[in-house]
Amino acid sequence: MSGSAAPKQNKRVTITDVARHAGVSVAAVSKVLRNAYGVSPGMQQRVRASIAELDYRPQAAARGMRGRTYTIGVLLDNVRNAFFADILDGIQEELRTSEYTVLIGAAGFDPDEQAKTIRSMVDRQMDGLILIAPGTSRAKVLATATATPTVVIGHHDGTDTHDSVVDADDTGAELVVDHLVALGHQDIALVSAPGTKANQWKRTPEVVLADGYRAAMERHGLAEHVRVHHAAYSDEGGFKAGMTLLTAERRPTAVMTGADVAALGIYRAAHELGLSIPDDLSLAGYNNTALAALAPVQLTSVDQAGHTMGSSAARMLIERVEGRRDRAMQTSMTPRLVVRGSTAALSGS
Amino acid sequence: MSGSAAPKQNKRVTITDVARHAGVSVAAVSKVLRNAYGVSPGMQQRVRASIAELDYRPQAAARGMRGRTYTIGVLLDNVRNAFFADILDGIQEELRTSEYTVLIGAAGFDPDEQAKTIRSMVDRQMDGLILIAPGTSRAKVLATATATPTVVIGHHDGTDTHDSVVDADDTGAELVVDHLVALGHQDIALVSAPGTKANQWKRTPEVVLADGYRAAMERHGLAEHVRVHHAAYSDEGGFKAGMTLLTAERRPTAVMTGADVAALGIYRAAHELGLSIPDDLSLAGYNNTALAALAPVQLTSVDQAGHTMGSSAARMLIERVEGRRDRAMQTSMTPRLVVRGSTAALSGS
DNA sequence: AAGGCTGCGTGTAACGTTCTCCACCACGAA
DNA sequence: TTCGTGGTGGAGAACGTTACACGCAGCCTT
Repeated sequence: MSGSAAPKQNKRVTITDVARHAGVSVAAVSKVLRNAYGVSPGMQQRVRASIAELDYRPQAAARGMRGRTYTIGVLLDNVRNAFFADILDGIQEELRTSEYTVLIGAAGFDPDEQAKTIRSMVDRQMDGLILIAPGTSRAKVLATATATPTVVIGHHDGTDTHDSVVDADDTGAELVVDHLVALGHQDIALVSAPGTKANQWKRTPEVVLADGYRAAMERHGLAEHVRVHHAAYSDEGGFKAGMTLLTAERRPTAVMTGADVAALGIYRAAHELGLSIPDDLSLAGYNNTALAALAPVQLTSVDQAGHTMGSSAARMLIERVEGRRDRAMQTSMTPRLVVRGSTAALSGS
Repeated sequence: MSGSAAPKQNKRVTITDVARHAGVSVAAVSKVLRNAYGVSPGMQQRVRASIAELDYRPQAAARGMRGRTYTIGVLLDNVRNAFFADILDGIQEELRTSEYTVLIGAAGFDPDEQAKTIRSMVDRQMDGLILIAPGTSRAKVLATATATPTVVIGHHDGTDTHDSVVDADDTGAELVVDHLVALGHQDIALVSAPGTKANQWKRTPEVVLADGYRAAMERHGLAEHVRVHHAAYSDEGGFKAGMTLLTAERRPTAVMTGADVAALGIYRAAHELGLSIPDDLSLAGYNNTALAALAPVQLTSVDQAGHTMGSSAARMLIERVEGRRDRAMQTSMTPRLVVRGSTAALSGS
């Protein structure tokens, strides 16, 4: 009556239960679990059978005390950014068939909040971290990266402490400038994110983008037309930038931005000022998010291959976590221009 | 030379180090950490000082073995859904000042994948779970909810096993129908998500929405105009639905959808068919996401107060986690209509 | 003054894994 | 026979934290 093996208590099945059920030692089960060396095929089979029968799943907290937790943390500032969703998809897909679980921390834009989230992930013994354009100070990121394998996406600052995945944002800017120049534009303004404060990152995507823009403009002999306006990457930020630029004495004939969402704010500003796109103003976004492709929008944009960036980051991270690589590496993606209806040839005059 | 207290090893600071530094027992430190009963103010102060000085942070994995892990898991299918972002913001804000960390699992639409993610969260000993419109079978959700405090957002199916937060989707549908009828429309079609398969949820948001739509139509004596078209909540799904509906023999004068993104697909279909919005077709979305407010879009939609839903869910969950409530509860939000340019009075004829 | 509270601090056994040794066995070579 | 030797399985000590149980004051009641 009481000898039944039925685990009807609401306690979880543990490795001990599996060992007892299979008639082997706990150590043996552990070995099978981690497919470690020194396990005979027979043992394998017996243990796996018991695991399946008891529906056993290892408890990550306990594993974390001695070994891995099989958890990868992804830090991002804002779930609303559709480009990040592409990256996430890439990460997930790469890791889907593995035994790792991806958990996302959405920390917001506040550097302190982000730092707190990173700490939380480290405290939870995560095996590796993917930080998407972190706003946390570079020093803090380097500090955590020495203890936990880390991949930084976005920032171009090189280091031998963590891996990096970046987009060639300078090339992206050039693509847009070349496209606009080919359409006859000369007065081309850039709207990009405000220079980040004192967080020590020197080569953020915005900075690299602006550099590429300047270089391209100079190459076309348009150095005196260079105009960089800083604005938050949001509808409101774009709107304000648009109102300023489009009511300026010398109104640009084309505006490129570092993010699609900001371009839509500019779109709104243009609309409000009675300017039509693309007749009175050519407008280009960045990231080629779903926004850009929407029917009523049709925004020319630059595709960053977020999916590929994500899967690369995940692959690189796992290499480090599993110790298959011991040196830092950096991957760079080539952007691609996607022309839609928001850019057009400069009308005479 | 070796007596220095400097923890220069790359080992983490543990509770033992803190205890030694403060000259108290490990148990005392633990009590302070959990602000448990039986600690004098002097002890508090000493321990806190040591914690600060050593920059000690408890290791969640170890905590998880005996007590809480101070982690809340949020399951969602798709980060791209802007409505979910609102919910997330609400959750984060509610928990920001607490000691809990929110980790998100983006599992995709596959029920199996979602189930796997839920299991992962349970394996990681998370203290509580918030499931946003889970596609996993009801039985599985109920099973995990018996062991881990859980809040389900979206599904109206009542239960005493987990808490629920829902929007009064039927009311939302009524708001839209009333609005459209007031504008003179009679032939109003609904585009909503396909009935979920055999996952046992009876009162999903789509079902409740459709019921509300039917009830409102009947109330207005428009029963014979009821038309429910099923389509995936995506641009493509909306587009296909739009092509079907708008080329049908009896073309509706107004279409309402269960998601903004689907409405935009219909927008594209209308555009392609040479129909103008709102002159030839009134169009209403749902969720009042950022998409709806975009300048070129101006979509009439229904606001679900996602932020409030998120914060409510978080508050309810913490009550359960901390044992301050032992009975299930259900919270219902009242939706609000947001009229924009995509709906207009029916032109004569 | 004895007894009983109450408040505070500590010792220590768990918790479920991993991983380093160590023991055992069978087999082949000397 | 004796001695490696390579392949398998197991014992048991961690890992960092919680929480139970206990001990010891000091104080209030009678």
